[in-house]
Amino acid sequence: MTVRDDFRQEVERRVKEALNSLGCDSAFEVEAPSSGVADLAVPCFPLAKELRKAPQAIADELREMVPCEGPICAVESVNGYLNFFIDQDVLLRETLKEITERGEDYGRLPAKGVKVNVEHTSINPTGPIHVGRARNPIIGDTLARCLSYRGYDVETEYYVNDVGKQVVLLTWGMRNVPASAVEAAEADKADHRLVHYYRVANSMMEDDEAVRGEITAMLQRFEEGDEDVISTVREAVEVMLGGLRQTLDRINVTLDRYTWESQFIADGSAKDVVARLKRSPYCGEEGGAHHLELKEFGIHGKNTRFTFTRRDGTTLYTTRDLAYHLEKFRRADRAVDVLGEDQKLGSQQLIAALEILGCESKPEPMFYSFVSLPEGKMSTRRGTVVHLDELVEEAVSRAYQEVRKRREDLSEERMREIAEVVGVGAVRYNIVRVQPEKRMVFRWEDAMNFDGNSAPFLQYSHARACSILRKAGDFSLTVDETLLSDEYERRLVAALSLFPEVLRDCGENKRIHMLPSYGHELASAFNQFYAAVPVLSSGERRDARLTLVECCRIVLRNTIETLGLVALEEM
RNA sequence: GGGCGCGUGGCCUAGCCAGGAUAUGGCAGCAGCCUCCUAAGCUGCAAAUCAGGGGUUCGAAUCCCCUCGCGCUCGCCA
Repeated sequence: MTVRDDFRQEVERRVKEALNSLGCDSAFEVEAPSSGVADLAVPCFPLAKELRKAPQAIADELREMVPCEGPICAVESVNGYLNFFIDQDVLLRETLKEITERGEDYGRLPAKGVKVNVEHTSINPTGPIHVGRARNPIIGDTLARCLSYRGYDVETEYYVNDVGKQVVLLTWGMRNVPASAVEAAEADKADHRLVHYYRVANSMMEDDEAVRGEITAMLQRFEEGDEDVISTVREAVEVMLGGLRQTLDRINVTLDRYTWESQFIADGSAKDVVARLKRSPYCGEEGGAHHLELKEFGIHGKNTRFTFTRRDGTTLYTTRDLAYHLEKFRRADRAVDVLGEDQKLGSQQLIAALEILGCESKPEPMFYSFVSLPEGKMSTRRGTVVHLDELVEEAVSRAYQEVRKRREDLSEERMREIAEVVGVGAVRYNIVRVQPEKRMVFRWEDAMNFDGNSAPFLQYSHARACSILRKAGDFSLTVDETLLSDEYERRLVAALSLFPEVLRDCGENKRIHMLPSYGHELASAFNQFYAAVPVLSSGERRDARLTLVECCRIVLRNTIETLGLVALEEM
């Protein structure tokens, strides 16, 4: 229980008591005014009718009845609002004590014993990751970090699509496309190299009937469970995936588990799902193909059918996805799926079908809109794609120029290290800072932003704090509110105390875009403090101020790391 | 056509779920600040019919309805 939670409870309790003694037991709101006129406020307008008094009169009356005790240090009545102020001394003492004692665990909750699986990325392994889909790993990884902080036992997972025409085509291409037909096949990264085979195979299939025949035959053998074909496809996908993993590693995203779609064909569980669904009263059949009629499950549109077998009885992607989710729920209490907005209907159908199967858990989908270019959608065919590798490379080289400009004193190696972390950070930050469901248009100048609301801003503030502490040498941790009376210091403490509740919002409500926002607010408060208040030359206040700087360093680092970025000690 | 989502200063964005007091920040622009702890910073100025209309309410960016614009979707693809 933080001081802020305590404060809110106290306000609720006191107002309730006061209203009861006036013979009123209606509910009331406690809000945090955005304008900063108070720490918490109770609007008295809704009470006017029942108490038959003007809101201002009610606020005046309540003000006299509510004592200033504990964390409440002042109560005011303004414009029909009852305004409450938190005791700054208590806030400062408790917050700094908590941070210095808990360090990197400040804001972290004890283990809840709840397993949460976060499935993200799961990009079709037919080519490199492009920025249109780059939100997926970044959102998923950030959410996983937030959930861990909240005490969940988190496992991240990539569901690898190694079934179907696309991957068969890739595999065929790798074996049959002559090297001479492939431009730049010597690209060193597997995904960039292999995508050429995939593209050439695609056009060969379109133009050549014989090729089309070969692919169809291969696909058929795959469906029949031909082990040779299945393992060949899987090998091809493994190679491609190696390239994707390099990209993910570079942006600090690692997945705990890779689950292969073919598994659900091999172990018979997809067939099992088919058998169970066929017994459902919602099941229908047309020409041998089976479907569920989902009109009653809130599915709208022309076609409310969810087909789960083909005419020939083979399973579909969605059937395998059902088997996959049933399996996931055997090993996790909750399953979060980070999905592109094109999966909305599919996800709704999946949830309905799981209900029909009697599954008691529901996956929690989290959708993001695709990133597009100013001239429209990214398209591999039109060649209008920006790859994530390209974006990161560009950001890192921009960052390198910036470090070089400012820090001639650093070694070449150190400059490279800093540039890497700053460039990658800028890319991740610019993607998480906006609400996932909001559409993003990719512009190099925005993606390369190193000023203001950006990762380097947070990293820079952290480096500044580290620099002060480095120069200070030894000091004794001093939490003393009488030595930190400046308004900049108070604002900074207020920002520090917000961290736990911001994480709560990010984790429990999956509103991860609030974390960059908070980071910026905190770093900004620190930079203002830095500009206005001397630390190293502040006489008797020195230890207290160094303690405050130390607390900032800790919370900035916690924020930066929860965002999946690296907190630099110099830059 | 149906469903879902989005529309906030020139540009990007928070607030919308749980309606409240002068709408949050950033970029770009303009004017300042390095004899002091990193100027990737700080200070100030300027800039918004919260897409449009109607409704509910003491009160609407926020809730409801309609309209417009944009995105996604409506496969025996994955």
